[in-house]
Amino acid sequence: MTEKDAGAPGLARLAALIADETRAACLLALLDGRAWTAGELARHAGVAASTVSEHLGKLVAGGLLAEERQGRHRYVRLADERVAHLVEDLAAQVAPEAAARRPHTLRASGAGSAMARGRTCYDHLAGRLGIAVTDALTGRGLLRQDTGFALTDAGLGWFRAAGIALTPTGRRPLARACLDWTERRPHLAGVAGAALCRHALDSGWCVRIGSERAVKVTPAGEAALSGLLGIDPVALR
DNA sequence: GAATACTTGTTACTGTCCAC
DNA sequence: GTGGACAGTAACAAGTATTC
Repeated sequence: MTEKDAGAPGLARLAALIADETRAACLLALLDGRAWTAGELARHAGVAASTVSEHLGKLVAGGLLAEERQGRHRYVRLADERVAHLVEDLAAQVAPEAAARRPHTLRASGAGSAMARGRTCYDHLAGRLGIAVTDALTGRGLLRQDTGFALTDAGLGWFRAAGIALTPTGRRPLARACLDWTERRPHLAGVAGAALCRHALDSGWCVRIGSERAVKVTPAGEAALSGLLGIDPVALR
């Protein structure tokens, strides 16, 4: 085995962990950044709780998930942001094939369009909403995309002025690009992306649609995003 | 507060499917 | 034929809610 191939066993183990429909369904569900119980994931994936429990054990052992026991409940979440980006990027690679498969029901079709309109990707905004915010920040010189995503001084000032605290956590970058699987373009992630998403939800700019990752921009959100970033409200509908 | 029923999650076991 | 992976059922444990 060459030095270049030294990581092959680890890559094979990682690929094997993800290469299962039930485990993939769990990982995609956990992309919303929240902690789920095994029972919730079982219902979501359409399999028995025992089956999900076994799969979760493997994902936790493989380092993809972190678990926290609270009483009789066992909550699992994605281990960190890198896992979220790995899953989101893989989903982006198969999006054309997924898009080719027409939804079977009106409800599924509606849910899909809602996800494309706006959703959370782990802990930041994605979909057309995420792209619109990213484009607006870039257009106003608040975000640079030429050598990877980076907030400009004006961008840092904009976050301060908007009352959005950028609290560094560990080695997580302040701003980074995350490939959007519906728009096929990068949107803002990292500390800034997470802070903006948290602020949008806390301030009522966006509300979650049901228990899914899809979010909807409220009239207050349209006014705020239009006033702060000049985003056309029509583009968010 | 104690007893009971219900809910949720885990483990052991088993069957099926598939690749080798 | 054999072994591995996946999924289902049954039994059990533990926590919560309800009733008295």
